[in-house]
This record gives sequence, C-alpha cells and structure tokens, in this order.
Amino acid sequence: MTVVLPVTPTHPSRLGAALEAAGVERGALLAVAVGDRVVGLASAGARIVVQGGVEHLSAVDAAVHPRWVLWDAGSVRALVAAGVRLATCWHIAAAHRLLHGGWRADPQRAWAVEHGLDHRIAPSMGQLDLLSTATAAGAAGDPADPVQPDGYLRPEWVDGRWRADGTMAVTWAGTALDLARRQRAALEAAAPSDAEARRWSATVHAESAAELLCGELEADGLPVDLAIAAELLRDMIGARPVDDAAATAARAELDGTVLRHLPPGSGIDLRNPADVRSMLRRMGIDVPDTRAWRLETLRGDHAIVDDLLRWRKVDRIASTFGYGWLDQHVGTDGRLRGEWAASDGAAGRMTAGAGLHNLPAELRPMVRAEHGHVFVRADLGQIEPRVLAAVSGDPTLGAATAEDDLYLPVARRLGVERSVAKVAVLAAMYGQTSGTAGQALRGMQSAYPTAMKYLADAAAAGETGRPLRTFGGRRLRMYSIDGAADQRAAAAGRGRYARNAMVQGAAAELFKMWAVTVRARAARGTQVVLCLHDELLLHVPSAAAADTVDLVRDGLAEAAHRWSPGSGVRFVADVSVVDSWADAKD
DNA sequence: TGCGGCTATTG
DNA sequence: CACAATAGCCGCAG
Repeated sequence: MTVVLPVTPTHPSRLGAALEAAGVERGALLAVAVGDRVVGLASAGARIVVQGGVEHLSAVDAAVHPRWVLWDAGSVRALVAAGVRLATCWHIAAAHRLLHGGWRADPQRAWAVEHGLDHRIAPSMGQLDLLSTATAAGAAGDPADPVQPDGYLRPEWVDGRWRADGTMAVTWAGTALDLARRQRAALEAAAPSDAEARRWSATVHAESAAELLCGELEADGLPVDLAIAAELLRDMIGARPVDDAAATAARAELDGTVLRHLPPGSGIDLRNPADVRSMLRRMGIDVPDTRAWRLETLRGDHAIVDDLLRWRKVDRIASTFGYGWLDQHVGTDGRLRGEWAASDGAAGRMTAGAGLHNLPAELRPMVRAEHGHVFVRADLGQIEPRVLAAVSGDPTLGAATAEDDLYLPVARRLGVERSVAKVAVLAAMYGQTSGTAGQALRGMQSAYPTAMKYLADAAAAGETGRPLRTFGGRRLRMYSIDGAADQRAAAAGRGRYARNAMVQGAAAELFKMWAVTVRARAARGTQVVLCLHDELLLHVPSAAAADTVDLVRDGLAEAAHRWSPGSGVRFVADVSVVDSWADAKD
C-alpha cells in the first residue's frame, strides 16, 4: 500500500516522523531522487514529496539510518555538493557492475539488463528526433509512467524530466527502488549458497559506500602545501616561466643539455622515440627501444645516456606534474582534487585522476596536513598473497599469514631464499612463465596445491572465455579475442588477466570494505583524503590521532571478518602518524 | 580530431 | 617489463 505524504520539512524531525510512520526503519531501502528544490522519496510503504532542498537528509539519515537507493555517481555528486553525507546506500550502478561486469552502468542499461531486455537497442534521447515506427510504438502509453509499454525506461525520464516536479520525483525514486529490489533478488538467485549470498551482499553494500566515499574524496581533495609545492618544482624544473616566450626558451635550454653532444642543427626531437633511437645509434649505442631501464645499464658507454635520462626525468615532471598541473588541480584552498571512480578497470579497483594515484615520490613532500591536523597513514602488508590464501582456502598458505612477513614461512617451506619465494608467489599470481621463477614455481605447486589450483582454474576459464566471479561476487567478463591475429597468444593473455583479476579484484573488495568501515567509524573532523589500492590516508585533528590509529586497526579486523568470516587469514597494516605523506613510516 | 605506440609514474 | 592503472607527446589516418 502506497501512502503519499506531502511534507514541507520546516524541521527535519517532521520528515523523520513521517518516515517512521510509514514503517521505514534502520537498513530499509529508501530511494531518493534529488530534483531542483524538490526531493522524491520512495520506500516499500511510502511515497514522500519533500518540498525544498536536500539539506535535511543528513539529519534524517542519522535518525532513521535507511539504506538510501541512488542511481549512479551523478546522484552522489548532487548530494555531496549540497553538503549531504549519507552513511550507507544501495548504489544501482555499483550493484550492476558487480552483478553483470563491465563498466557502463547508466540507469537505462541497468534497468534493461535486470528486466531481461537488450540494452543495445534501448531508446535514448538522441533517437527521439528521428523516431522510427518501432520505437514510437514502444514509447506509447502514459508519458507519466517512466516505463514504456515495451519495458524500457522513457529516455526523457532518464534525462531528468522529473526534476522540477515533486510527483514525478517520487515516481522516479519509486523506479529506482523497484530496480534495487530486483538487483537484490538477482544477486540472491545468482549466489550458489547462503554464505555466498551474504558475502556478495556485503560486497555490494561496501561498493555502494565506496561510491559515497569517492564523491567525498572528489569534494574534499588532498591537502597540499602550495609553498612547498612551488619550492619542489623550482628545484626540479626551474622557476615558473613568466610568459610563453620564457617557457619556450627554458625548454630549448633543457633540450640543449642533451643536444650539446650532437652537431648543431641535427634536427633531433627528444620527444620522438624514433629520433632518440637514431641519435643513440649515431653514438654507437644500438637499442631496440629507449626505455629508461634499458638505458640504465648503458650509462657508462656515452655521456649522452646520463644526460638523456636526466632530461627525461625533468621533462616528465615539467609536462605532467609542473606548474600547469598545479594550477589546474589544486584549488586556492590548497586541496588537490581529481575525479574518483569506485570500481574501475579489469578487477574493480578504485581509480583517480589528476595524478592522485601516480604522484612521483619526489613530489609527495608537498602533501601536508593542515594546521592543527596530522595524517594517519595506513597500508596493508602483502595484501595479494594474503587474499589468495583467503579466497582459495589453502590451509598451508593460510597458516603462513600468521606471520608478519608471509614470505618467510613460504621460503622455509620451499627451501629457498626469501627473495626467491616472493618472486615465485608473485609469478604464480601474475601468470609469469619465463624467467627465474620456474624452479620455485614447481615448489609452489606441491607446497600450496589448493591456492595453485584456484589460480589455474581461473586461468583456464580465462583462456576459454568463460566468465568468472571474484570472492565478493564481482562478475569478470572475458573480452572477445575473435579478431586477434594470434589466437593462442591472445588466449594466454586472457588467462593471465583472469588469474590476476581474481586476486587483485578480491583485494580491491577487501580494501574498500576496510576504507568504508573506517569512514563509517571516523570521528567528526576526520576525512579520508586518499585511497591507493592498499593504502589509506586520513586527515585528522591532531588530538584525534591516537584514537584514529586504533580505529584504522580495528576497522581492518572488522572488515576482514565481514569479508571472509572464519577463513583464519590474518591481515596486517602498517599505521603511522605523519605531517607529510612523504614522511617515513613509524 | 581520434587513436595506437612509446614513455613515465604509481600500487 | 609478469598484473593493474593515469597521463603526456608524437605520428598518422581520416
């Protein structure tokens, strides 16, 4: 039974009371559609129009603690931009990516796939001006219904037709609610056991919260000391050029440090690898490519190699992380902001733009806590082999995780040096077959048969194009190799991809569960400012540092337990309190 | 203007 | 240069 309650929330408690009266309780799905000065809410028992903005939703969240249903990253951005920070959600796009794989997860696609419709022929706004008879027939019916007679969403609703109208906003929220429930049912149907259904559900919840976290990471940014940044850049690439002419001159001067070894007017472009290669050949250095690691060993052959490598380093900083980068991505508030994606790429890792994930180590001293604050920095130790132990259920590898350094017991068991053991474990997870890992890899086979079988099964699925699911339930679709010139090489590549994605993907799921657990428990004034695959950086008031260190450790234990209850696998984290990201760990 | 190749950086 | 990613510049095709 649907109840419609027009509410003008002059006080947030009125809205909370309305929700309570409608039977919305902790953890219940509550869809929200944020329009223009109007918000639509939809729960199992109520449809509520909120006249006005979203500013009261934080208070409602704290009081009722529902699981908010959101469509996508755009919904998250709209809420965060309005200052709303929700505790949890059901993120339809995140759930879609986990359930079905792939990256695209817009409302129309998520809706179509969950209704057994072909998303490739779904109607879109672009088609409306060239309506074919078929789509016109499909689009008939009541335009006030977001769902067409043919089952697809109406493109104009997807496009935001509902934003200005309260009744339409609640209808759109109701559509999201229907889809979320359908996704939840599909997840339970796809899970082979109750344990997996619980685990996959926990993963969707964590992935959803990670979407909220990404919205906050985008809004909050990473604290940067602009004075230190300028100083670092001045030392590395020189002072900021005053105009374009000065910039050109500085570039020519830098090029000269390498070109001085050549006769004038040689026409070599240092930014063109083919030119660099022929330049080196002229000096008697013949290389198949000019990558730094290859030139490294040839430093003594000719002075130009040394100068070239130095030029590369400076040019790289100047072009990618120079003054232009600083101007573009660091705000006047000293925060470095980039775009964040909660689940990107092959295995569902978090990704970030603006150099946040590949900032050169030499520039990290610019990342500094603000006055009265410190960073709590935490990174997981040896996460991938520990994750392999958990997901494969290998008892011997699991026992090895009891040690702080997992590679020591592995080395003892294989009867090899620690360094060899480490290479062997990594080679097994990455699918390396060549190189020095061969002998130790055979040792791995007899010492850890369960883990090795898990990896071999993943590789076999990849090679034959069978899709997989990670430990947390994320579907890994195998890309087509039909067009590949060398079918066997392509199949082997997909085998390595699958083998690695099962481990890296599961590690990403555990990491996100940790990150969102920390986010949920963090005190007011504490911000998660960076997530880097196995590392968390928190910006905290100095007085809260000690408590936050405990929180990060407890959060890892809590997340690991929720992620793999009873696996017995131990996860470890290095945690330190620092003023700068570059500071040594304690 | 878009795309593949090369290069560098990170986990 | 095993696995994953972002990003810049160059040459080339359209």
